[in-house]
Parts: sequence; structure tokens; C-alpha cells
Amino acid sequence: MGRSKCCDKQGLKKGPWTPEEDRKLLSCIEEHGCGSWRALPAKADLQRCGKSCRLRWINYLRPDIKRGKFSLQEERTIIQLHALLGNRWSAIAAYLPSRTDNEIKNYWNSRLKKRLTKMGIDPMTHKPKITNNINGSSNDQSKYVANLSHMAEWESARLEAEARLVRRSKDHSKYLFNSTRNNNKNNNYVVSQPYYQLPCLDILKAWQRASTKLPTTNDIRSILLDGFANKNLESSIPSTLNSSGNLFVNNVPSITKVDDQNLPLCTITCLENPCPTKDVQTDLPSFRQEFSELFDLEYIQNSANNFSGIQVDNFMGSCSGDFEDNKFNWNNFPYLVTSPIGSPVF
DNA sequence: AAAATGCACAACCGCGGAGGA
DNA sequence: GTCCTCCGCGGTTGTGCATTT
Repeated sequence: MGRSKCCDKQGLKKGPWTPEEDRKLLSCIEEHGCGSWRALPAKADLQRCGKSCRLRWINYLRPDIKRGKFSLQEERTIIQLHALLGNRWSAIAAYLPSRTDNEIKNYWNSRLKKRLTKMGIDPMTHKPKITNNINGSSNDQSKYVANLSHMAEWESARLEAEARLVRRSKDHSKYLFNSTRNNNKNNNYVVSQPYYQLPCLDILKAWQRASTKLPTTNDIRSILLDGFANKNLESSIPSTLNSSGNLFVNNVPSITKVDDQNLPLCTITCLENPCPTKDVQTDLPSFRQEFSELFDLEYIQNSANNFSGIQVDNFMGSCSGDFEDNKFNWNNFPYLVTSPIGSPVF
């Protein structure tokens, strides 16, 4: 009746694994595979239960584990998937093949959850929390609450749309976030553009704004000015591109274009942290590449496209662009798509 | 300099589903 | 159909290092 009794727990070692135990476990799995965890400790001459061996292998010893800092893209993916899947860490880990569910869970609990909370976003519902510590007039408060309410509605619609997109993408899941990996020039692994990209979350934009150690105004100016030192850029930069408040919106390193009445038209926001400040190329293709990576403009554009049938009013449209007579022309910039300052979704 | 606190990460624990006997 | 074990998952705890007080 039933299977044989599970491993005898008496005398089994617990706690941190030693290098010697790791070596035994590794060589055993290399030799026999990991078919039966229960039988493995005996084969490997380990005083551990099979469960402990399995955990050690899955969370630490597996050769395909990517260790180290989570990239911005990974953070985005985790937040997006958590909004859709909740605390189903193994399901989330399936979209980040080189990360373990334990690692993602730890990262969420130790960082992402706290930061979202700090931003006033409920990490479980992914919706803004309405609090009573708003300083300002009652009019300001009602505007604030109305804004949050609008954001919540927008977020709800967005989540529904995302769920549809995710369902649609399931057929292509083998391509999703599982693209071939390339070594970049810094020998860091980067994930190539996925077949299908989840849309941007507005909470992620807020996330960017709440991040600490954001690049300074001078960082952005130096990027642009260094990159265009020979392109006479400064003379073609709109008057808003200076150290005034227009460059930063709510402490976000953003560059804003305004119309002739000084009303905001569109904003680009640096999504990298820290914002890179070196090696901006001056030739157009390289610039496009660097600038696109720097501000993640393609991502914003893709997001806008994905959302265009949902809440198009929240986007001001796109600008296309290029150099003209060696001058950077905002009106022709190709990827610039985002919400304006003061938009309800911001 | 020492204690307190925060943080990141590894590991354990308990539960529930799947499936064999 | 029932019992039992294995496996995987999510919650939680433990530990060591770094930072702050």
C-alpha cells in the first residue's frame, strides 16, 4: 500500500550547505540526473533529505541560473506579472527563465514591494492608495483624489488589456522572454528584444520617478551636449531644455517639449538608473541606438501602440524625427511617444 | 568603537495536488 | 476509493554583512 516511507529525518543535516556537500550533489546529479530526489541523498552520500537537495539544486547550483542584480527589464517584468498573477512566483519565474522563483520572491519582498508601498501604490492590488496625509488645500486634495481615481480606472482597463494580451501571447510563449542571449560589449548578459513585449505600466513610470539616485539635470545635459558636441545641438534644443523646472517633472529626469504657448506637448523620461553618461556616439545610427537605449523610447512607443485602442487620449501622439542640417529636430524625432505633463495618468 | 538596525539571500517548514500501491 | 509518499509551491525564518545611530 502506498509508497515506501519518506526519508528518515533523524540525523539529517540542516542549515547552510558546505562546498563539499555542493560538490557531492553536483557530481551525483551529473552522473545520475535528478529523477528521484528521495533517492538522491544516498547516491550522493549526503546526510540531507531529498527536499533539501532539490532546493539547493534549483535555487543555487543549477548551471543556468543568472545571478546578480536584476535589470530594469526584469523589474518591469516582475511587476507586470505580479499585477497579473499575484504571488505565483513559479509562474512569474517561468517568464524569467534564468531566475528562480525563490530569488524573485525575495526580490519582491525585500525591494519591489517596499518601493511600491513607498510610492503610495498597494503592492497587492497595484492600485494607488488614497491616504489622508496630503498637504494642501481641500481643492488640491479633491484634485488629487480625482486623479488617483482616474489612475485606478485607467489601471484597471490596462490590466484587462494586458490579461488579454498575455492570453493571446500564450501560443507564442516559447518565444516570450526566452530569446537567445547575446553578450554585449561589457560581457554582461542581455536579453534580446522579445517576440512579444508586455506593455508598459504607468505604475512603472511612477516607479521610475520614485527611484533614488536618479541622474541629475547636468547628467542629461552632458549626455546630450557631449553627444552632439559637433552637431550644433544646443541651438536647436527647445528653450525648455535647460535647468528649469521643465527638465524635471516631479523630480523625474525628463526632457519636455512645449508648444509656442509653453504648454507641455510631450516628455521623454530616462528609464535607466543610473543614466549612462559616456560613449554617446555622434553619428546618427549610433545616436539612435544609444538614445533609444538611454530613454527606452522604443519601449514607450510599443506601449503606446499596445494601448492605443484603450485610452488613446492619454497619449499626445508621436513625434518623428531626424537630423536636419546637422541639427537635431524635435519635430522629427522618431520614437517620442509619451504622456504630457499633468496628464491624469501621470 | 560598539550597538542597533536594515538588507539580501539562503534555507526551512507546512500545505496541497498528483499519482502510485 | 483510500492511504501514503513525492514533489512543488509559497510563506516564513535564520544568518551574515553593511549601514546607521
